[in-house]
Amino acid sequence: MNNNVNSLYVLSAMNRSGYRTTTTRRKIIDAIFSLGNSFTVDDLIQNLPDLGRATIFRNVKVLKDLQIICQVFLDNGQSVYQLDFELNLESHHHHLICSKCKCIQEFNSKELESLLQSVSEAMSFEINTHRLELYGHCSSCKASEPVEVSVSDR
Amino acid sequence: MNNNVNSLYVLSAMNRSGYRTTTTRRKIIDAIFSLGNSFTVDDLIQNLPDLGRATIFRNVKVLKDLQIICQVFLDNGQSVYQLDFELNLESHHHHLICSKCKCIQEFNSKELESLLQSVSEAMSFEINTHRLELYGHCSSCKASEPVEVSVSDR
DNA sequence: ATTGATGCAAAGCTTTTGCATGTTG
DNA sequence: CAACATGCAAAAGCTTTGCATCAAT
Repeated sequence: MNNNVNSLYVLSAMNRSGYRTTTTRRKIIDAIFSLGNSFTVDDLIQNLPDLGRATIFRNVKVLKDLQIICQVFLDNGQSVYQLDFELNLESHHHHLICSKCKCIQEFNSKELESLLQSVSEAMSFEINTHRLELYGHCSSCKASEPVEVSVSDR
Repeated sequence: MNNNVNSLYVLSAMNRSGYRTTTTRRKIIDAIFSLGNSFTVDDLIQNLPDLGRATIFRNVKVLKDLQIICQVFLDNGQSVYQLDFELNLESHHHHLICSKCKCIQEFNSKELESLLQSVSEAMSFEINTHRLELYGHCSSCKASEPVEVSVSDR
């Protein structure tokens, strides 16, 4: 893996935006890369026990502001973050979120965008942004699907 | 307005699911109708100062479980609730959320659903559910739009 | 009467803030 | 050395829980 290179890239991007390059930031960014596809702030806190929580929160906020990571909301409202510059440096996109392994795939679709545009025009609504999240099972989890068991709660 | 009738309808739906009909519930449901299009738990707390917060949280949860209200996530991750049975007793739908007046319109589209289906098939992803939220300005807020001012923060 | 519902206060979580100290440029 | 970053602890929100009391069936 060339996560080292990636970390350096992120650090320099932050630097260009006026943020200093610190060991702590390096550790946080390394951790984000090592966590792979998606992560929560708590993942970072767990993986970086020697850093203060406040620092982690502050840096996650910076990374989000710089659009280096993006925030994705899970089905239950919980939010996870994801590196936003691997697949798309500039482009708008959506997420396919696996409810089982929590992996996140991205996609975008011109068709979709124009469809949304026409829907909103029909309702004379002016879209600024939108968020679309698909929840389900990714290909590998789908393959290892056990027999369905239904549990009623309450 | 026939919100009275609506409240009674909700109460009886709850009753059918085994929840007792209480004055407190009646007050909460009335408040939801009077708040109109969408509301937060805090709106309810503000509007019902004589009820305990815990009770309000518990009942919102019940209403959500019974799918009488649905939870919508705003741009910033904050969640608001909305009556889910006015426009659609059964049908899946999406939201157009006005960032200015916070009103929420609903829509659905067969085209959209089939488009999503084909996207996910292309990525061999199995969709269970999805959430789509459009943020922008509704027709009335769009009309009263002031001249644009850009403010940089940070 | 029995079981569910409520209110209060306390506890839990997650995130933010103030401030003294350490580091970077 | 000036400005920024960090760590700690405290504070701030928001939501849940335990428990005694109250109300509905």
